[in-house]
Amino acid sequence: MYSAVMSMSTPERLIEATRELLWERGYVGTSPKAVQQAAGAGQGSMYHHFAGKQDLALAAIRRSAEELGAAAEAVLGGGGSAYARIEAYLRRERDVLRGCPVGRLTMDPEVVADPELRAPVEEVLGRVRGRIAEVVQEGVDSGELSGSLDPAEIAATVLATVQGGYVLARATGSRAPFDTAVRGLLALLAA
Amino acid sequence: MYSAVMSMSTPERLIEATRELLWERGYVGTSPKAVQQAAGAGQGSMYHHFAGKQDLALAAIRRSAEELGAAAEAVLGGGGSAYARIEAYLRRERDVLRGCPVGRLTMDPEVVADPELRAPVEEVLGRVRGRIAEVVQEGVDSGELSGSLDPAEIAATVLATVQGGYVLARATGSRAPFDTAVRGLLALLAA
DNA sequence: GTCTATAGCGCGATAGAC
DNA sequence: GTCTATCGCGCTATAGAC
Repeated sequence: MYSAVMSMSTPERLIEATRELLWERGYVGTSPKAVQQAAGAGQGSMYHHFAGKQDLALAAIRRSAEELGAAAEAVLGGGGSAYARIEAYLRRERDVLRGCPVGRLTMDPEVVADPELRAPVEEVLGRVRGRIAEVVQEGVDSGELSGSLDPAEIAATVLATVQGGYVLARATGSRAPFDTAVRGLLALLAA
Repeated sequence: MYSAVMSMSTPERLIEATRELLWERGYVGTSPKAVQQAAGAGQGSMYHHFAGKQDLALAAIRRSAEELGAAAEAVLGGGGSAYARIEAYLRRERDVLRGCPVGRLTMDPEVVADPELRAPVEEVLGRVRGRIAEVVQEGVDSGELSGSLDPAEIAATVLATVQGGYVLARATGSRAPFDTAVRGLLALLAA
């Protein structure tokens, strides 16, 4: 990881450093200076490649959203029954105590207030939600899941459980509540 | 509301202003100066009543946690069946697009890193979770809810759905996904 | 209890040398 | 493409007058 960072171009290192800091501290809590230090880049270098904090954050957010979408698609588009794919999505490896690198940004007033910054967040969460709904629909069609379920509703519940699981985990300093919430949801889906 | 603020003591106005700003902008994004302006108090006045930003935030967070616990207890300890009380909790009036004044703080690195600031957050979310579990247990005991459900798990799922619902709503700028997630969860519980 | 003054530092950004 | 210097401002806090 360190050697990988070393071999990156300056813009790449700036984007990766911004992603880390945005994840950890949010937009309001992330300063250009901190980004430069983490990336090992100078002031002038940063402002040469990016117009400013907002521009750099935009590149970082877009990449994190892309990565999240790909990770979700990898499990939701994988093999197995509908239930198995939803379970795989819920149980996929996550750095639970760090929170969701994308969902976290919704608590940032300056991200939500800026249409450009909010767009990738809204887009990817909407896309994942739609993708989960498709899988639920498949499960309903095949009789694997109850026909009384509304796929769009269940998809929102699944995504909300994950996003809320992060909150509960961070509140306690342990990932346990996340896993507990996931087990509860899976039990409800299996019934 | 305005006249209510006007008639408050200076410490009261400072705490209330801090609660609003913490809710809106988080701990990192809230400055003593902004608090003073919102409270109509001077610099010296604030530092006379409170030791600093952390001390003031502590008072504000404790009050918000207390208020959240009371609001939850009001519906969960009310009348009706177990399902009805959980539904009442899920559907209780919320300023969805503003997010949860308590849950929001878990995304703040300085709150999570400070045991004193995190304690009220952890305590109240744990208490509400326990209270929901009790209600689920009652539902299981009375046969109203499936006996295969683990009350602690379902409680975590219920709370996570609410906390995650805020995230989805803020991502889209609409409360609709929150309500959709809640409907999905209620459908699963009713099945 | 509240005020003003001041501190030392970091913010986000620009300018211009190299 | 990267550097250092500088800007104007806000941060969190302290000091001491009133």
